[in-house]
Amino acid sequence: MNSANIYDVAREANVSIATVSRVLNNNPRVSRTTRDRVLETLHKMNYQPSEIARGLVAKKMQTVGILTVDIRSSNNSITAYTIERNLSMLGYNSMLCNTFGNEEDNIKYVRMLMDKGVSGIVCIGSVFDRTFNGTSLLSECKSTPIILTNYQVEADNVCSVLIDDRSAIQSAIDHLVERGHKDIVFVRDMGSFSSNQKAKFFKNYMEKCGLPFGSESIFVTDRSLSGGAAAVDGILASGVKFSAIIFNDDVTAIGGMKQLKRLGYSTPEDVAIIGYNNTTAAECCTPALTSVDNKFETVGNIAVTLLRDLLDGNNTSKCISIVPELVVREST
Amino acid sequence: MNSANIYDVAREANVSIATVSRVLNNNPRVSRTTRDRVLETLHKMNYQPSEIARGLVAKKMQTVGILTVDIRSSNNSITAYTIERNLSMLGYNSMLCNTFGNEEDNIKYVRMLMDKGVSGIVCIGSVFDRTFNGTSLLSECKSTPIILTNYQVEADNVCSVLIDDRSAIQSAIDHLVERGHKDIVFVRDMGSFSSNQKAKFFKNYMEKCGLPFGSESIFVTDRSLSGGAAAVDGILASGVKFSAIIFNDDVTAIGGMKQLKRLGYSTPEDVAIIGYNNTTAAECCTPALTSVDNKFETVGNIAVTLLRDLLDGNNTSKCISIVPELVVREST
DNA sequence: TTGTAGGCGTTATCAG
DNA sequence: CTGATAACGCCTACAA
Repeated sequence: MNSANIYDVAREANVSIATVSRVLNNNPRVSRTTRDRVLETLHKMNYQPSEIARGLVAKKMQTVGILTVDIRSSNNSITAYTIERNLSMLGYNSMLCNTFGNEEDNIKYVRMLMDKGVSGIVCIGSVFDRTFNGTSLLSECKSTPIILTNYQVEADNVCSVLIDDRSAIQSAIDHLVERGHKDIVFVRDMGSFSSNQKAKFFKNYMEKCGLPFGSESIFVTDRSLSGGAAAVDGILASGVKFSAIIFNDDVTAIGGMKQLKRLGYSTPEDVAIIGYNNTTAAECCTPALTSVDNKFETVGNIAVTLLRDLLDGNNTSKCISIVPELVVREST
Repeated sequence: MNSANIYDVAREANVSIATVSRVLNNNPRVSRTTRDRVLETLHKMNYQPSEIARGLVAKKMQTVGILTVDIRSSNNSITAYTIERNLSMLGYNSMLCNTFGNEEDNIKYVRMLMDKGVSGIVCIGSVFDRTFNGTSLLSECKSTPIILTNYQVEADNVCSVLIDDRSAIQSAIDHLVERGHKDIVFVRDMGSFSSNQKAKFFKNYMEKCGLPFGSESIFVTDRSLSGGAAAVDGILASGVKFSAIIFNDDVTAIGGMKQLKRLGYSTPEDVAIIGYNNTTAAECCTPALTSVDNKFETVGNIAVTLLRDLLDGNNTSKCISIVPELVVREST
């Protein structure tokens, strides 16, 4: 667009590039009249500084990498949206990276980001689940600020914003108990870090409350409508006694609910259902789904706050925890 | 991470930086032995070239801007995902920008992107709907490749990938006619370019088919569950005869369907419903929603193909059209 | 085949 | 207060 550089402006305004640079950077050591003249020239020529050249000097650019497994899942897109909007107001652009969840891509992306001189990196969701050994990422960027959501790592340049899954699971169980349930089953998906966590918390709290818990109280399935249906089939086949199911994901929950209906069970009368993430789908299904709201906007906002502190060199909490909220609808 | 620069490598390998640069850029004018030695040093020192410095020389970086109103809507996140994945394989990083749909932010973002030397810009969805006067964006980037989806502009550096809304509307109407309907109403939202288009195509095709069409055949409402419900209320209040409704959006359609059910109408027996965008919600609601699949993966893939052609200076089609597909489920 | 030197557009350190 | 000038890390004629 703009081919005018600082030399052109300097020539036009009859000053040196140093003076132009000072004006650009609000350096007070410029006389009033000179400043005004330069400012006018700047405006007249529609000058825009090259962020690339600035980056070369600063050894980094006003950009931040956003790493996420898949922006198509609404959890991630909500968080990414919030982060991007906040960062853009601070003058940063966000580089979106869909890592696809494999270590190879993680490394590739982190390398690309570092080469391009990002000022920081935010990881949304469990980007590094199983593969992150705590060094692969950090070795690439010893001193680049990193914000992790849903994960934790010990390092000076790393902060975390965690979602309190324990609290979420507890309020889900509490809510069901209030509704008179005690035979509760948890349906999780394979492999993800947070799914592991939730399963653990589920077991602990069920036992703590003196509710029945056995090896068949937790089922594993895919995150999908068909996964939910399969889970319900599995639960029924197992013969375990149950009157409520907590799913790790809304769509899976809806799949389960639909399958129950197909088999003649009604929700919430015969089986109560709780989903997770409070997505649009939870409001769209019938009956509308009670679901755990993970407050992703809050996660995004806090992530940017932490990142800014790290960038500014401020002292900052290494870890902030967010308490999810159970949104009660018709399925419980 | 890596502080080794091309000078360090040159020193270590006992060559000049020019030679190192040649090796890095696969310039054949380097002897076999020298190349090997440099390569080894490169590897040993774990050297990564600074993309910023490269950018300063090239006057642009290996980045592409992705402009979209809001990445949280699944249309956009699917398209953005596809584009990002494709571009990353070509060595480009994607800068995500949520424009929020207002001209001010559009300009701000385009300026930021240009300042940072993006190689191209992709606009997802109707980013420039009403506000884009055809110059505001282009004036900022006369020679930067731009890909528009769902919009068209005459300029050498601009290509479009359009979704054939006419065809989509026609297949929706055809499908309903096949099912025995003739009193069909269209529910649109305010303001968006594509919503305008669809309304126009709806009118045209209804008239062409000799189906009843009047001023009350098109209703305007918000894109939301409550918007859908309000639309249904409005339609009923208007007294217009109808047995089928086409909505411009899945969630709105579901809101309408739920409202109909509340009022004692059943779908598809009393009123058939068609949604738009074939989102997850369409599969989750009951009855599952017949919906127009806009093939956003295809849109993303083609966008990148066009962009690459533009970047490489190849001749390329100025405009490619995608034909959506009606996915029939239980609501019709 | 290899090296030298200038340039990309800024910022920042010195002198004046 | 202002102006040369040297970085920043890389690419690329032009020389050798």
